[in-house]
Amino acid sequence: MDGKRVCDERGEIKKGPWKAEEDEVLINHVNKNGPREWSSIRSKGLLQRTGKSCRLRWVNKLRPNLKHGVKFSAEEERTVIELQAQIGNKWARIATYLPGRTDNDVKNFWSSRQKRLARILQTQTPPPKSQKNSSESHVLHDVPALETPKLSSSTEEESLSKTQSCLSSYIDHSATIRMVSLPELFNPNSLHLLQLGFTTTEKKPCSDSQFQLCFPQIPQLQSDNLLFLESQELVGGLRDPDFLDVFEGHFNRYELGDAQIPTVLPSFGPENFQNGGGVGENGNPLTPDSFSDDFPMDMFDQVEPLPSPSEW
DNA sequence: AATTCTGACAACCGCTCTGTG
DNA sequence: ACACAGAGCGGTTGTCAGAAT
Repeated sequence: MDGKRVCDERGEIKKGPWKAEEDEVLINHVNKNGPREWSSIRSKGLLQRTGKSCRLRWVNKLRPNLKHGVKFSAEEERTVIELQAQIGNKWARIATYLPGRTDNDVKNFWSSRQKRLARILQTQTPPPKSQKNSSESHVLHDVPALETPKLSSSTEEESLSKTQSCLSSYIDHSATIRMVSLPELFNPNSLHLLQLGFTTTEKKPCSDSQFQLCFPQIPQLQSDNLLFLESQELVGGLRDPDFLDVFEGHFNRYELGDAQIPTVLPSFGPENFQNGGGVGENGNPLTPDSFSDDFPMDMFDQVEPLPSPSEW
């Protein structure tokens, strides 16, 4: 493909995929001038590309030490998930914590992930509300079984399995807590809620100084992070009596019996993985990294509480 | 084998931010 | 204080290869 061509008052602007020759010109420019003066590339007649396009090409593709064709590792995924929960869709910022990754990489990763999750959840279409009595408690074993969800990969299958152990874990810790349902967490139209706290973060993102407080260390899971949930409008959703709809398939599938979903999620820190939360194949307690693939893992990711407004 | 679906990636667009005169 | 240009960012769309049907 030769790329689309668009005219402006100064001549043609080339768009579309870059050719090797163009890359070479761009690299030469950067070698001479550094990664700046992008507009001069065109004004000097070196390339028929906008400065913007040149910069993007350099940043996303030609810059040294980029990880091309390397899938995100579990650790990178975890980092993205946690940072996204902390600071929202600040891809460029998040990318600075992932050597060799660009903001575009992170953004694409997140977007793919969201699409995948949405698709998984869409297979969990809840039964019409009329089929159940919304006033009664959502005791899981009473819920009619749904079709086994169609999974697009064995990885997702594994993830759901991991979710089951995950859920079992905190269910064990919450026997006396009032039952709520969780459909919003799995509603494809409310995917932001999967990110437990994103919305608030986005409404009031950390300032630079706060960011420095939060990072560069990736926050560790903390038991009191659940308070964060309480601060969200999400809580409204959690208290919605229809909350379990989409969960039902999973619970039935994994025979969670009388389990109830707590209003307040218990700690998911390492200690809980040891105490009934599951132990990895090697005998080590399961950590968030053990849940590296796909959505179930971050469903319960703990996020560092944002500073209270008074601390801002 | 053909078609459809999906994920990964590349690139563009519009907007905002920042520096400069 | 203001206008302007360049740089940067985030959202979105298009393309393509591989997997699934």
